[in-house]
Amino acid sequence: MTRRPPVRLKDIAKDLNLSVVTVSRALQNRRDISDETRERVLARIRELDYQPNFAARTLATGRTFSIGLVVPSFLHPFFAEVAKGIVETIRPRGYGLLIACSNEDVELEKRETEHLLARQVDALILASVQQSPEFIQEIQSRGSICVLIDRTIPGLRANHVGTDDREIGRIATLHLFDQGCRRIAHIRGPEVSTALGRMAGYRETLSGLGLPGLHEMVAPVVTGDSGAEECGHRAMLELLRLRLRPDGVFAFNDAVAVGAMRAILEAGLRIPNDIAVVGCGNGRWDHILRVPLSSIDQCAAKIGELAAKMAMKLVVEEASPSFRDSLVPVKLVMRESSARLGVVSSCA
Amino acid sequence: MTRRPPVRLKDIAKDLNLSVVTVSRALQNRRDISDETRERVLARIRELDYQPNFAARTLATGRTFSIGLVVPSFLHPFFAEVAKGIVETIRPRGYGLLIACSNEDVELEKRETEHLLARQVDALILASVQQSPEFIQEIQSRGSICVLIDRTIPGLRANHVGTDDREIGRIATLHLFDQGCRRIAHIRGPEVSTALGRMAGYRETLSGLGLPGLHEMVAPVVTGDSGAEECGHRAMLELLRLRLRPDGVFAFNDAVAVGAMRAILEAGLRIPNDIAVVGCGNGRWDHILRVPLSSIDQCAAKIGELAAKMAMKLVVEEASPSFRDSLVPVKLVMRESSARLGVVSSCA
DNA sequence: TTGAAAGCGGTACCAA
DNA sequence: TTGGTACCGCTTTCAA
Repeated sequence: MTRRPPVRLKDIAKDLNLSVVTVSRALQNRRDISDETRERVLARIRELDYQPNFAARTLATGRTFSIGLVVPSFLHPFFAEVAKGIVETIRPRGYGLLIACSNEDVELEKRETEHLLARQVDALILASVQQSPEFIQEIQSRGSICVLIDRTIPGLRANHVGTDDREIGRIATLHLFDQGCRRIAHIRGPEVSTALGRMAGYRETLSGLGLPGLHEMVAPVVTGDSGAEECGHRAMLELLRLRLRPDGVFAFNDAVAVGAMRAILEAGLRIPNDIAVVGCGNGRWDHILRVPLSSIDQCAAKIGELAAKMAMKLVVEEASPSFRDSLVPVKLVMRESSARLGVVSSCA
Repeated sequence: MTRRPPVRLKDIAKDLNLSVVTVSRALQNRRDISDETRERVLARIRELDYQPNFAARTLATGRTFSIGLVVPSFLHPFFAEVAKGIVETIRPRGYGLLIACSNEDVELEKRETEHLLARQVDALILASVQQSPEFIQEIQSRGSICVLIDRTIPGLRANHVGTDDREIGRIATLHLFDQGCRRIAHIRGPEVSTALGRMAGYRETLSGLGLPGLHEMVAPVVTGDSGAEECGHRAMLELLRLRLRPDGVFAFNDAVAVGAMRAILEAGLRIPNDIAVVGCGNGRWDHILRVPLSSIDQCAAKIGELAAKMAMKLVVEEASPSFRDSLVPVKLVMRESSARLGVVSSCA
């Protein structure tokens, strides 16, 4: 337990009869130093396994080489995958990731974000649940770098990386149509950009196909980690009560789809023959569900990767003239829950 | 975008005609300062929404008020839940969480751990995949505080928080027995403490019941995020080839159990009537699988909570005389996959 | 009860 | 190409 004190620049300098400044230069690979000196320094640094002191560096430069991430939930696989994408992108470049959870709570999100900012993260990646733009605008106006992922916020101009939600709605709806469904329902999510986008894509496609605009079921806003499935179940029960029940359902996300499938099976109906189901998210368990669930893959890791790259670029670029937005393409993963024609094209 | 510089102690001091020292004292709630002064300072601090500079504080005190977590995978729900437990425990006390991922790779784990240490985290929480004790010992000998979770490492004395794996094996096996199974098989996991413990509990219980020691299937060491299910599938196929096939299977974890169930169903057998199945982990999807899976809940969030508390206590206590070990109790969540008697006692 | 001064371990500016 | 020096913002020690 001899807590031997860590090596400092000063030690190396003394060691090599150089000044601290010179050693620092060698470390930063700057060119205003002779090759010979640089080599000597680097060699010694490797020998001693020197680790720079992040706190000191931060104090001097204002940079922490860390990025902060705030998500509504850790348990949701989407955000876990996003985190993975971020970490794998930033770690090779020496950045670290500080994480925080808002539990879908607007005020908690603010507090957690402020905390990360107090820790001087170089950039923030937020899967924000704010309803109004003020908070993020406040952060932006302070000059903090911030990239929104997943949802956008009405009335807010901001850097953003997300999925093309309209496209999700389109793909899902069109797929159900292709599988022979003609009464396609949608179980929508809460009043947030992603859910609204998916619904827009659904409506757009329906009217494009000249299909009847089916009564849309509104699943109450989902908070926390559970509840979504229950909402899906309730919504589906309502759909089943329609005079002419749907023969296809596009659900806001997988959890909702799972609840809907349960309702369908409980009603003694068959999936996909009586009612086909498509979800969104392509969770890791979708393929071993009671009925393997067709789903739109949001490529969450890719979102994390792009958000991280955008964040790091913004850090380096100092002032950015305008906001950036980047949409990650999605893909349908077809499984049994929508295979009415007996053909499963893809089986991830 | 006027990046107005953050408020510093100095500003508050000047403001109030005090010295920086006094302001600092007020902030730390020390008693060598008059109540009046303290109040004045605190009031101003609230007004200006002062945020202490973590880097400066770290440089001065050596503490970062952050904890580092290294896990083999973010996508595994177990670790996501552990992370949640940690964050919820440390955040109210002002700590932050830095996360890193080893991808089940021994060398990567070392690098990531060193990186967190270079960032001077006050403590490490490691779900380590090290096979030998050297690396962790090295860290300990440097005086770094570290708490292992989940697996232990043979030959290593260390602080640890985990589940009672023997108990898991016992509960699962006994449960299958209670459900009328008499030829109970086990699909074991890789050569790590958790898997070995579960197998030990299984064997112990079998012999206690005077049941035949059934051939144990060895699922190859699982690496990465996928593969476990495939292993479970293969192992089950072998079990099905036995002259007398099992009527109950306890699988190392849920993913393995899912693969096993697939093999059983593909063979045209019924679950649980022909073969009952119990997994471990109680994943969030277990209840909506093709056959809802009985599983031993490891209470991952609790593990995170206890590990975090242990870590923070060790930080405060400075030198700790001995290592601590804490086992979180587990519980069986019974579902259809093992309900041979038609009674489902619990239905989470 | 208060404050001056000396760090903590780097980086940046300017002079040599 | 090098090094001296002055910070960065906070805490700690010691003296007033």
